[in-house]
Amino acid sequence: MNNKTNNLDTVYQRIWEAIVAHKLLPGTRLKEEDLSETFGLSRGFVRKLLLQLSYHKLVNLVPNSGAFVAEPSPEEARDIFQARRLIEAELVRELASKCTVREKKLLLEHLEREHQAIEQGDQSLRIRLSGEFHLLIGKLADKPVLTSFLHEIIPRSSLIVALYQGSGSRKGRANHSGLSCSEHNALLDAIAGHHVDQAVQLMIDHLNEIEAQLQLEPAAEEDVNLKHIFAEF
Amino acid sequence: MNNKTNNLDTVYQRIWEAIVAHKLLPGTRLKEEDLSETFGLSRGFVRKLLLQLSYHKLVNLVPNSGAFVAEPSPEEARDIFQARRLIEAELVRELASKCTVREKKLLLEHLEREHQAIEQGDQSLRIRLSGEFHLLIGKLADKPVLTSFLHEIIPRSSLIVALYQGSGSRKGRANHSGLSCSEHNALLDAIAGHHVDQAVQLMIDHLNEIEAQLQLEPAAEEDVNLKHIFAEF
DNA sequence: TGTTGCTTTATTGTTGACAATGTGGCTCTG
DNA sequence: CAGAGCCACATTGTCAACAATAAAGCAACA
Repeated sequence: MNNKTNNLDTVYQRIWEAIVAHKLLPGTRLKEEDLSETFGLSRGFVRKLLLQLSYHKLVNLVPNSGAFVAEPSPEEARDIFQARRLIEAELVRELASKCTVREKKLLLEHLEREHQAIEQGDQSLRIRLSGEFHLLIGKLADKPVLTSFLHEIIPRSSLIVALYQGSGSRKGRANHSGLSCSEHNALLDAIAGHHVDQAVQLMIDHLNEIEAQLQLEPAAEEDVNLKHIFAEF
Repeated sequence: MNNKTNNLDTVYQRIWEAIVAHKLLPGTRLKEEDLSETFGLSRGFVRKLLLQLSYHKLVNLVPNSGAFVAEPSPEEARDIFQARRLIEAELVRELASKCTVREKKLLLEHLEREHQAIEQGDQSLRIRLSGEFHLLIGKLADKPVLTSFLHEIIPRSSLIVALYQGSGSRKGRANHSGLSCSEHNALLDAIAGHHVDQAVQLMIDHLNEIEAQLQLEPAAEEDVNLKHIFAEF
């Protein structure tokens, strides 16, 4: 029970990272008391926390039953990426048409951190930073409503990427990290250069690229647990 | 303390209607105990309620101070309408390209109810139904993410419309009601007729029309209370 | 052996009492 | 009389015990 509400955000982020890093597999039950003991928070706080996580669709809150790590379906994944394309294209359009030197610098600094994360091989950090790059664009575009929407789906997006990037690491991972980052670079150039249409297109391509990397099979609708068991190997 | 969670939604809606109908003016403080007594709910439930309202930006939750009915600024209003245009254009595009007879019927039935509300002069109901028409389009378009975004901003939109439609009823209100409804009609025709581009354009025009009706002055940044006092007369 | 119903147990949901905090009024002083 | 500091009250925030519910285990029966 340290510094209250601040701590709440910290714990939120720790749980989020655990989910994205697949330390907490989808479907895992999150018991209130366990979390309470683990993080030294009262059950009341844990409750708030779970509520927030469920708002962001990272956990599934089943009444009288418990909280479970969400398992977004391929359909949800596609839906989310469609929404992202729509929203982020608009945000990039805004930002590209009015990007200042100061804003460019902020984006550059962020990219630098992304680059470091990749070099250090910190996959979890990389995913988070990659998401935050998009959020930064929203913030700088100064469109509070659209940006708040982004805040709602980007964590979900990260979960999806973690889920469907496939445990089969056949040529995927490392390449993808670099690819994503270099796409961010190109995006930054277009934005800073006020090449509006090009920036928009790059953003759309970038999101398409991420989605295309995912292994979104038609989703065998059968026993979901089986799928997870097989996914272990 | 009747039927628990169901009641929560009911109360939520009652408060929402009170806000939109200007029975609760922006800035009004909502005391937990008052609400608790008024609706026969425990303070815990009231707390949840206020949390939900604050998520939808209908009330402002100030820590250790209280909950206040939100007063969206003209900037927020514009931002929200921009977001609506972006999202609803997309939803209409989706729906118009795949609208079935059954879906057309649902929309028609809704319009009928809107029409009745206007005839009965029930302004509060009319605003709610008008919002719900847009939500229905989202639902039928079968785009969960974008539709959930709509759910978040349409109540806010309604508050804004109520706030800025101006107390001066000079030729506005009644006309506007009918106008909005007839625009909904035209929209429905285009959607049901699968005239995709036309439907999209009608939606954008419609939203522009609503925004244009608002009296969004540059917002005298001075003492906000004064503005409200003057608005009383 | 498999299934149904019951009992126990583990977990979530709710409430009321208590603690923390902010606000307004009062007094005292310059 | 104006202003600062203090005190009391009103209100929100937190917690811990209790109630309600669902899951798990068990036993009896087919």
